[in-house]
Amino acid sequence: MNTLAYGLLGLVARMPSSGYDLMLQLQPFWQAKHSQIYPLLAKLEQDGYLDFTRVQQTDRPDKKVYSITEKGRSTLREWLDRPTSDPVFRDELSLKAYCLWLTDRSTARKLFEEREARYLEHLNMFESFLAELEQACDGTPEDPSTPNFGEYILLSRGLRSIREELNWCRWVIELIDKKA
Amino acid sequence: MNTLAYGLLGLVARMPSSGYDLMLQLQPFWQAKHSQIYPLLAKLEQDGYLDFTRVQQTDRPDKKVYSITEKGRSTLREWLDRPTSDPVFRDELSLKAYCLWLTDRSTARKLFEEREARYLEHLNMFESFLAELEQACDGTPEDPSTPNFGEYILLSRGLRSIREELNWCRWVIELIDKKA
DNA sequence: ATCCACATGTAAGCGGTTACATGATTTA
DNA sequence: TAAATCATGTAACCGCTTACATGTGGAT
Repeated sequence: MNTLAYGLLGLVARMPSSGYDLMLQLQPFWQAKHSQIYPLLAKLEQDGYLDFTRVQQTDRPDKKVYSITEKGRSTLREWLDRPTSDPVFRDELSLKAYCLWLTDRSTARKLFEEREARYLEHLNMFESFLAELEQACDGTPEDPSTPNFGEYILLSRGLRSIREELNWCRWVIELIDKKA
Repeated sequence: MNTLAYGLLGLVARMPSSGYDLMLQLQPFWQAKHSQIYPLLAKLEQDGYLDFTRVQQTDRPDKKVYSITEKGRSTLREWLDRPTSDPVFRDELSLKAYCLWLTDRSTARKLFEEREARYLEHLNMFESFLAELEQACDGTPEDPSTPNFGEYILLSRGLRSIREELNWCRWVIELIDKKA
């Protein structure tokens, strides 16, 4: 049982889903490819944490829809009480920042302009996710006993983070320009 | 040449350092253990990106001090011009957030209180790093053509990020309390 | 006497990415 | 007819972590 396994159990506990669906739901908060998810789901099913039923679709390929078992649900609850690992953050841009003095201003500037553009895309994505969520539950889901609360605070965190990163990029670009 | 390799070259380019020293310098921005760094430094030396000299110390064990070669420096400059990978962020707390509805308020609350405490430690660390840097160069190093600039903007980013994460934790705790 | 910081290495195993593989249906 | 989305899988490889291994010198 690694962290991704708990993550998958947690998503399935909210709503039975296919592997493909879980991959999409997980992407914004935990980057994992289908090649990692499918074998892990199979293992979780074999070990009795998940069930699945094969669902036939006419317009699309058939899919395996997983549901959580009682064993899975109690495993999740125990996990919540155990110590939480520190987050891992790795950004190539950080390492490049150390080398800015080796290059010219335009190269340096480009690094942060490109990152700014990337963050703007993410910002739009998260904002529409949040709008969707607020529409889905008539207002803001501020009740911690509902499944939507988790999604709500995570989207809020994502937005805060992206906005601050955008501010940082713009601040750096200004500094680069100031001395030009 | 993976990302960590460029990171090591970048640090050595600023100042010749030992593997142990590089590990410490790198920690705040790229988590890497000595078991990964030492073999990589040896490989970079074999491939001609780095040189090293054995430095004898009386009060401490001897060390290998690495310096960058011309080949290493030009490799770094080329790297700066190539596309930058997206950052990777993985936090077990995000996955636990999805499961808050499965547990009681006190368990939920504890998750964010513990994280808040962790961020406060980081905040102190980054603040003292920044104070050190400002002392080392008489004021704020806002000139992008100096090696200190990179460190300055990275520390600034770290502080922004930690402060925003702290705000988020407190906001979540308030929400949890509000409905209690 | 014990623990911590400094200092460098190797080996095993896990987690994650990239690539290989297949195939249906819809949209441009 | 080419590309994109949906859908599921395997295999090889790389990057990172954990554990094993060794040794010095200073502080408590």
